[in-house]
Amino acid sequence: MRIGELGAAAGVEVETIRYYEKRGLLPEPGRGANGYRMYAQTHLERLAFIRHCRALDMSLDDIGRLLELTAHPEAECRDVGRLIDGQLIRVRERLNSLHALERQLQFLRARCSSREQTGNCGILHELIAASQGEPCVCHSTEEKAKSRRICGSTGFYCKR
Amino acid sequence: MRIGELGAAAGVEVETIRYYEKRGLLPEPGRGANGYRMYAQTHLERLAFIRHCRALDMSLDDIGRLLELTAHPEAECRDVGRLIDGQLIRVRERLNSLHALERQLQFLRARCSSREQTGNCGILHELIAASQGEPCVCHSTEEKAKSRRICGSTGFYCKR
DNA sequence: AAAAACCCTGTAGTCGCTACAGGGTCAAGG
DNA sequence: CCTTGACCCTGTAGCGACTACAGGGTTTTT
Repeated sequence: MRIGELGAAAGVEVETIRYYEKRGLLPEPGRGANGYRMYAQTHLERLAFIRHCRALDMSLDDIGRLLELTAHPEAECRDVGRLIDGQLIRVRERLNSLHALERQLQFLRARCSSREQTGNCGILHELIAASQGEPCVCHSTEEKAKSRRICGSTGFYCKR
Repeated sequence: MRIGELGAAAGVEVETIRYYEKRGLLPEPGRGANGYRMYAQTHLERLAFIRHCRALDMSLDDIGRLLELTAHPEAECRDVGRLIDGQLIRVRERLNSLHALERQLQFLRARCSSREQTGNCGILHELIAASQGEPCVCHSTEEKAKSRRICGSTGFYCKR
């Protein structure tokens, strides 16, 4: 089948399929006389595998590692387990930080009465006071110290 | 103070500071005769404000909107509240999806006994079976349908 | 004086996609 | 047969929030 059919079968964009091939996750398919990619059922299964792992929020690098392990039956199951464990740890860490963040935002949200102008806005007061070194309601001292090491919005794939 | 001092005072990389300036979040500072940026206390406060909002996982665009509101005391407090509300919604949505993901990974993790080789690995069996169209333990039918619309790892800043 | 640290602008890269640009191929309809 | 629209190709660029150079100038430390 052609790339559009593969994409439709797996619910994946054509560009994403080409991206995975470029990344080495999907093997290069054969080509027709017109240069079009011709995919087999095995490609669909590989793509489904990848998408399944992506649904588990695994990085493409980790998925590549899993695929390597699949290709080597003598490798230990524990290596697979390690990848899943790593992912679980990351998920839990992110859950913790998001729970804290939710609490912080709720505190902050409670400061706004909706009827005032920003000159009297409790939220902005809090944010501005915090930027001037005063304690703020949305961060405890410990959490405030931690927030100095912002990791950005990417969560799982923090570079450091 | 120079950019390195500002960065040290706020716990921010020099490149990030320049990035914020390029993004228009930080006002351009004056320059010395040598072309070096010379920052005032107000810059430090603005930077702290930005970092505080980043700690609340707000996007730079939203932070820019907040700064605009700060600059216009006649604007309504409810506009600020709206930004925080939007952020709260995003945090909660992300929490929900991560909880589901944690459950899925736990199910999957339970399949690995650690002593086997990947040829008999329960995790891989699950992932491979799922890629071949069989039901899997880590996704209920409903969740599996949803996972076809993978949003990627960026969570908050999903384009669609 | 030399070396190290700091600064500058501009560019490129990370992650996982997504969206073109420019051009070729195929199938359906007039 | 011709036209049109859908599909395909490769290559490049962009998103968000940074981070890391490259190449060169300035300041501080040894």
